Amino acid sequence: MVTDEVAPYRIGEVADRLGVSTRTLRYYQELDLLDPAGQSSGGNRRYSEADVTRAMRILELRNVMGFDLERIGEILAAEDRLAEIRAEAKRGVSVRRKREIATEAITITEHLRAQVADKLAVLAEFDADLEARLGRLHAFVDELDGGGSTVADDPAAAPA
Amino acid sequence: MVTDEVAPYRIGEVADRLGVSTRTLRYYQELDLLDPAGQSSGGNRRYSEADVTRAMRILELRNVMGFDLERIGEILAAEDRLAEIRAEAKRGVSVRRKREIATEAITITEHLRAQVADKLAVLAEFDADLEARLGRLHAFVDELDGGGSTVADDPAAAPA
DNA sequence: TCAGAACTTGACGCGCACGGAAGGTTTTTG
DNA sequence: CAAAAACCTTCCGTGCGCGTCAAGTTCTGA
Repeated sequence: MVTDEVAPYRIGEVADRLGVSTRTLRYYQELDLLDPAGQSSGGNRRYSEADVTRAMRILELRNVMGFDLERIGEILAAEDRLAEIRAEAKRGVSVRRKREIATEAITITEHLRAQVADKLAVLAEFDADLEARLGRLHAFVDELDGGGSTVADDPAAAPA
Repeated sequence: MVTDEVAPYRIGEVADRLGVSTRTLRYYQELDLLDPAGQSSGGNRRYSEADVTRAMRILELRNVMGFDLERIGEILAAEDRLAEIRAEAKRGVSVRRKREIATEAITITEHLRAQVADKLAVLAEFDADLEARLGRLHAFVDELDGGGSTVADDPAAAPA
């Protein structure tokens, strides 16, 4: 299946674009996270644009959410099943089955979103803390510059 | 140095409180990230409230920001130097030196905050994406419930 | 006081997410 | 039509962040 038309990218190009190694892309394939859409007549991997998007998705889940590759696989698998029933909507898939899968996708997505919300909250708090720290630090250096002998200090918070 | 008064917590208590193993706490000590404030007469570790706070800080930087322990060490080290000059502010530390260290702390903190801002932005985008997905999914199941034979579908986005 | 729970210092082991070399094939390029 | 660059599979190696004994010591509670 020489699918060069729809899968134009070589593994090295994709790796460069995403800032990862070719080894990483092959590893993701081993774990069934990313199966290149095609291959050359000689057997070289050929990635489609959708593959690249999927790889970016994987890296985002890894870098931003800090998930391990197994969890990422679960998330992607749910989305894949959803996409499947969409593609096969025309054919005989019972409405009951569709609803089951869609409901499963909703559950997983909501769960995921809750985790994102958690992370957002913690990060916002962290950011506020850093901002406060910076305020104190700037006040400290202002103090040093202005009141030469005025020993009124209060840089980063005390013990706690 | 039996510092039980100011360092009342045993390693097991701290570990339980933070949801980590005692091994983890000892490991952080190996890496000079967390040195318990005191010890019992027999040599057992005794952690102060400040130690616990510091441990929580480490875990936050690990879990939320995904930093490795070396980077966390750098961040904490900068804050420690800052705290030192604050403690020794009364004694002879040149204003120039103070300003140097405070400026270094500002640089590091600002850098850290920029990374937090980055993460916040990416997470917000991710959240919006998930929200949109959920909207489509709900519309999909509504479609299934309502229009029994109405095959108008459009669940999760198409190819990309 | 004394059993048993909690702690100590070593040291080796392990899972994850790749890194990297070997030895060969495919693809590109001058 | 080479020669070089990129790719292939296979396999063992590695670094981080601990997990897990082992063998002894310290601490707590009855």
